[in-house]
Amino acid sequence: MSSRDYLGEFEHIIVLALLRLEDRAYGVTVRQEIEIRTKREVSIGAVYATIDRLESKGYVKSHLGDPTPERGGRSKRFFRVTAKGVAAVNRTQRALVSMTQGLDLIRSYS
Amino acid sequence: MSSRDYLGEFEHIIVLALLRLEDRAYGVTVRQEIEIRTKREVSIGAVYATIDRLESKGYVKSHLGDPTPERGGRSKRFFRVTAKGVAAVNRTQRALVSMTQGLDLIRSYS
DNA sequence: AAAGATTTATTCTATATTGTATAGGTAATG
DNA sequence: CATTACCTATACAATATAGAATAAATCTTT
Repeated sequence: MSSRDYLGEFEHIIVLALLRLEDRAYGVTVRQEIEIRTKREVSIGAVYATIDRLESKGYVKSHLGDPTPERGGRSKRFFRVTAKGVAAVNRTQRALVSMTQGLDLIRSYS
Repeated sequence: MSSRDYLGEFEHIIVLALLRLEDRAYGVTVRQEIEIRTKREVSIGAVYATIDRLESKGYVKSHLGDPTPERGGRSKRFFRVTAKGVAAVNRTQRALVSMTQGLDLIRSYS
């Protein structure tokens, strides 16, 4: 396993967003989820570029949905995290947790 | 606050290592601490390059120690995290925590 | 005590990967 | 055909990473 098997900072955030959103994850909702939960501004291009990279690593799969009957309701590209992707988040989080153990930073991080 | 106020993945790990090591933090121990706790192989060049970047952002300060009376005991460059650096880790961790809330990944991450 | 070998440590340099924004394109409906 | 929601392309900046080169000590040997 190479060092590069750890998720980058933004990749990490994106994967977590996908996991939370489950079957509702597509470009717009991913961006929203991140902005709402972290207050961080995210450009839509950054979201897609990052997801594309995750997909090319096999951490994410995508499929095209059906168009929806609303103005501009073109079909969405839905994303889901693969088992390999879940393994990568776990690996990344495990490393952080092990480095954090015993430090008193913010409470919610055990 | 710009997006870039979040620590990168490896920057994050490095800062945590510095915090753990307190006044014993210098190149070699930082590398060791990370390798031991995360089982991740780290090149020494990566450590210094990253710390330099953190220093230029004001997240870390360094000072030169005295030589020690052992073979090859040239003086070490010791590092410590600044208040600004602590704020940055907290910001970074807070974002991750908020994205992780409610997901069941690894247990130790609350 | 000086030269060279050895050890611990840091710096330099080069490259790959990740992060980020913007502009432009596509497929729906009104 | 105007508008809306969504996606793609592209370019550039920042971060990650390795490896070789350099530096500053001590040790060994003569």
